[in-house]
Amino acid sequence: MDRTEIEIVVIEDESDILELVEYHLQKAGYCVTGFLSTERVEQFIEEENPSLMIVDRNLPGMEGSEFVSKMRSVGYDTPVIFLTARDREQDLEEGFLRGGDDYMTKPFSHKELILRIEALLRRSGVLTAEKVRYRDITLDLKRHEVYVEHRQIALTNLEFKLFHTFVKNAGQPLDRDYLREEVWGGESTVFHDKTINVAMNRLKKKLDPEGGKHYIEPVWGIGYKLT
Amino acid sequence: MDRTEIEIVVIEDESDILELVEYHLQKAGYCVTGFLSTERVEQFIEEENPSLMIVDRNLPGMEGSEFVSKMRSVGYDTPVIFLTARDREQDLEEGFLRGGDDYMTKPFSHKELILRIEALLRRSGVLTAEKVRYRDITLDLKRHEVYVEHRQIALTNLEFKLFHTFVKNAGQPLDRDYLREEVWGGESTVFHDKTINVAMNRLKKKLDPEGGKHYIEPVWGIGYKLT
DNA sequence: TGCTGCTGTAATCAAATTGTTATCACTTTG
DNA sequence: CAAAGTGATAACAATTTGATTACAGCAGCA
Repeated sequence: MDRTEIEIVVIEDESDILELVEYHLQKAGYCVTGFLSTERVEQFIEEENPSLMIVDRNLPGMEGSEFVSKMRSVGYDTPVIFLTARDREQDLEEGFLRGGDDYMTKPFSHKELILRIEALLRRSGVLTAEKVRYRDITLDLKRHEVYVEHRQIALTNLEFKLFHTFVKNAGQPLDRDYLREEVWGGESTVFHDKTINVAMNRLKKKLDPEGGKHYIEPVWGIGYKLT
Repeated sequence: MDRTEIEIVVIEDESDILELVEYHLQKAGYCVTGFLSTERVEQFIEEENPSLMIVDRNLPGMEGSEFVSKMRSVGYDTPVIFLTARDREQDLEEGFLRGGDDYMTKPFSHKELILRIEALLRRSGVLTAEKVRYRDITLDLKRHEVYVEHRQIALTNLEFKLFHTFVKNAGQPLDRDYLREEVWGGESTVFHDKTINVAMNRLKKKLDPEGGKHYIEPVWGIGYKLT
């Protein structure tokens, strides 16, 4: 993954610390935007949709965690790492309860900050794993290969995309409109009612020729779901 | 949110620490399974699909991070929090690079552990499930599943929508016109007087086959209500 | 060009859901 | 208590939806 496309916001009122953090993140390859207060940040988030935010707890005007809480309440789910000089358990609890994902106490190691950033980006889906496993099925996204019980099986491109969407939304019923949009793409002119049924049928038979595994089940009147 | 359905695995070779962690997590409401080594864990993961794992770095047989790395390489994406007695930056780096999501150094505050667990569960989408409950019934709106006394029961699409409207308006008598509009939709040409009665009958029987619960009661001359 | 494999379409079959009808039971009311 | 109105229940039929199969068009390729 090219990190220069990943936008990180840093909010920190001590300008020397801000510069230092910016420097280290830029050196790690990220695209960084720093703020000295929470002013204008909301506007920036709306426009740029950053992948992660690093927020000092002790900010002029508005407490960092208060800002995050407000942000969460209007629907932004951007991952947040809090920075703080304080180390009281009380503060830590407040930070997490208000929607923080991680918490670091100053002075901190920049290496550790980078590591925690990467872990959080991975978890929030910005950096993607190259293999995904579901029950006894393994999807190798890089190589475009599928293994059932460690035996490779051949899926067509369409079937692979289809199954991948199911794995990404395991347990959730996916309706036909969603699948059409997600797998076939919005433009796809050709389309008949039962096309998806047929595609699903083919996929299910390839994954489980004997028919005892029931990886994918129909949800009557909706679509299908990965059990 | 009901945490009793959330399965957490703890791998820790010092049995007193393991017990302590198990105790605190159980007290917080989670369903916990402890292991003294990584043996058998892989099998457990495949079968139970836990929501999170807490892994000691220093385990007999196999290093904790090595185990996680192996797990990741075959496609398991379960969130992991590492525990360690060591505090060398080297170890921390290794833990994150091998796929850990968070890292805590012993001795640690149990409160902080719980907070970090919750943050990670939130971020990995476990706590965001949209659930509605009423008495001992749980509606999982995302998964389109219904549980009565923690046992899943099968409702049809119509029954699900029907029951959902009742839960949304718990205690309030809903008349037949409202239900027709809300559940069947305004256009529905086909309609007979007693259709709703029959649908309600079928719903009630599925929710409460024995007939002792009286979730839904008729309101004479009006419609029905959730008691 | 002819072969091969992928994918959409159509037709048929099977199954689940839902509406209708008839009958019975219960509540309300005079 | 009787009568009317309303809800419950069971059986049946219609409708909707999913599975399966066969076929045809098409792209890629030797």
